[in-house]
Amino acid sequence: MEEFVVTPWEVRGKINYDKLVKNFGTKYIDESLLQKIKKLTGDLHFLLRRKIFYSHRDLDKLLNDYERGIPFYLYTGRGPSGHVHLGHLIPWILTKWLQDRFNVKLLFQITDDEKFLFKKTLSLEDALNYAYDNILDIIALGFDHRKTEIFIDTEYIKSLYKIALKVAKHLTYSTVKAAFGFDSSYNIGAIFFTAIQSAPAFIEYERNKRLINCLIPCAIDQDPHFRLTRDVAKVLKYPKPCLIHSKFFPSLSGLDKMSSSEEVSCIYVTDDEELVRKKIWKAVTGGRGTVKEQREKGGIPKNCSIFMYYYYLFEPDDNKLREIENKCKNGELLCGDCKEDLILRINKFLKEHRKKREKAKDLIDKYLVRD
RNA sequence: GGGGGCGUGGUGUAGCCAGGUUAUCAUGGCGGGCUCCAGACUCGCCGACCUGGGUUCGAAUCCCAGCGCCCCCA
Repeated sequence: MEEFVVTPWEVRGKINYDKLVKNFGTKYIDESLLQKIKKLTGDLHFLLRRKIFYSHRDLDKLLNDYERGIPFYLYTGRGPSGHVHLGHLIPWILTKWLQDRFNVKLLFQITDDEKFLFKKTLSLEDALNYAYDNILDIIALGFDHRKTEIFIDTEYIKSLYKIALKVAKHLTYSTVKAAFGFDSSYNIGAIFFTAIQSAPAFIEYERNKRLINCLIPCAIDQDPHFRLTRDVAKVLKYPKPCLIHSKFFPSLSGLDKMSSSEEVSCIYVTDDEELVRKKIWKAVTGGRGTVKEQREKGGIPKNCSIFMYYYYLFEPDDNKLREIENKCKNGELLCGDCKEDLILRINKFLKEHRKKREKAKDLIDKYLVRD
């Protein structure tokens, strides 16, 4: 079997999520933890119910603290190397839900510096342009502007730099090399960068000078950064940030091909209706060779990228999702029809998103903070 | 500052030393066949020699310069 790779800069192969929990040393979000969240929020978001967010660090501790009156804030981010696709929305959707349910502040870091340093062909100017482009998508998701600060690293560096320095002083090249797999050919900006990504995890504590926890919802590939962040937190006498990790949104070109930012294997929020139709129509399914065979044996939803789209985003209702799954398995639902239905749902979603995105252009100043 | 390596389709590469048809292979993209779709399979297509000089009948290949990237030493 092909080996899989998960780092903040590369995700490929057929990912074994259990192995990640083991190798990274994180914990599963188990039933008792889910019940605890439900107790505090009143319900559970489907991304939690369905174990799409499946792993964590110290979420239990953070919730216990919360019950005892110790507040927390949310911190997540985006590396602006291109347009936003549907997969990027997963952590942000849960982040919004958490913001709403817990009524907490959110820091949203846009790492244009990172993408500039790590993407060979990306200029700093282009990264900044994508930053502003991507911010519209973030705002479109409906975060509460009174409790949300979005910042672009190159425009907010003064506020981040002192903390980043404190972090950097306690990270050696060997540590960073081991955490990220760097070799001698990496530029020195890349080596330093993780310190910048650590800063927002401590910034609220620095500002308030009183105990406040930080919760970071992110895809699990970002965990190596925050492992280092947590390590230095001890030394710097900061609270360790807590994390919840999501799985990756499946690729349309096959579930074991996770090169998710290939043009045709994902849907960009900027894709028009025809392009969505074309991409979904080309997507890999769990269907059988012929109608006859499909009717007799049924499809295999767990191998189907289309079903995964329902599962991850486009059918929040568990009963309705189960209905789709059953109809597929018993041969009642054919892939063509299933695709048509999904195309309608995606295009409906994107149409709404585009409207909100347009409106977001007038709202940027309410969210964006600069030095 | 010194020494060395490298630059070929979107990506990864072969070819370079010993210059010579239409530049290799894989992956990707596009189109067709087969499929309810897609995949698999199958047929076809698309797409590259860093730049500028020089040598030569002829340069990806040899020489010079430039640009860019990388490694080692200081």
